[in-house]
Amino acid sequence: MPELPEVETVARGLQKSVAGRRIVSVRMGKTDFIDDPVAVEQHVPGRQIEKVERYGKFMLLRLSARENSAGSSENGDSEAASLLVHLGMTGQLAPFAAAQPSAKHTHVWFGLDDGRELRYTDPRRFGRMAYLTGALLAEELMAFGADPLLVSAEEFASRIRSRNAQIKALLLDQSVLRGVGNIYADESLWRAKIHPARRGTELSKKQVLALRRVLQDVLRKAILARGSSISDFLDAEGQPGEYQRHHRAYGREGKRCYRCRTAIQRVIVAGRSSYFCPKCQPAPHSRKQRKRRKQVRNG
DNA sequence: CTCGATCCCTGGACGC
DNA sequence: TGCGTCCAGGGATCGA
Repeated sequence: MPELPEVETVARGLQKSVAGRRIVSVRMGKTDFIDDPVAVEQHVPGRQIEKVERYGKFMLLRLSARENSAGSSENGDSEAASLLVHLGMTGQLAPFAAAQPSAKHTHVWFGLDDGRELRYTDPRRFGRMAYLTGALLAEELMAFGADPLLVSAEEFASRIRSRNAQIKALLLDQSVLRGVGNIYADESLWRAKIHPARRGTELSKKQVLALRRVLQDVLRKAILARGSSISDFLDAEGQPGEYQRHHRAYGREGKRCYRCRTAIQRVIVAGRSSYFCPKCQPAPHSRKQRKRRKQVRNG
């Protein structure tokens, strides 16, 4: 499940292995995950991959302007462009020797000027690929929230505490924070001792700042471990990550909490499996309970 | 604004 | 061994 650390790992790998190469050809199989496959076929060949970076859970392949292209001033080919790639659940983007047989479910082959092929493989096709330039690209990127590794304490607190939604939903919402998915949401909530169903508005400033701190710590450590591999994830060198060994909550239903030995529970919050420790991460009070407490307080 | 439901898709787990 | 069934999940979309 590629989230921020996994995508960062792939982007860094591709930056090393394919940045500077020119794409000379494009071949496609199934294209239902590509915004405009014809645009990719028509405008990508001839461009150099200048840089590979991460934006939330997207990879951004920054492409040079096209050289010596007839009519390039009219069709935008004299401008820089970007290929936006989302790995979805099972996407992989990695270079191979052209002679090597393609893995099953390979859907896009970018021929490179050194003879290799950059291949996109995705069994479930939950990923996304889009060719974008200028204003369209800017508009696309604008819709996303703050990068969790760069966001200031003030901005993080305001983005979370101004919303009444469940904290798990807020962490997963890419327009609030870009890059956090189910694994790192649960891992950071466990570390911050916050129940996934708590509301953004009910969290104290202190709790929210602690959440930001542990979220950043988890993400940084996961990047150092080259991400988490649960079932599918492989980086651009075909290697699995190691961070799954450090998970404290995610996937640990029925196993003991590392802090208090209580059995980790799984519940559905915001439509997603959510793993948490019922003792360390106390559930929010129901409406009924709040009312009862109020009555007791008022005698 | 917030939530749940539904759909997309395939492989893997499980039951018989 | 080979079915059928269910589930996983990021994100878009729609309706309540």
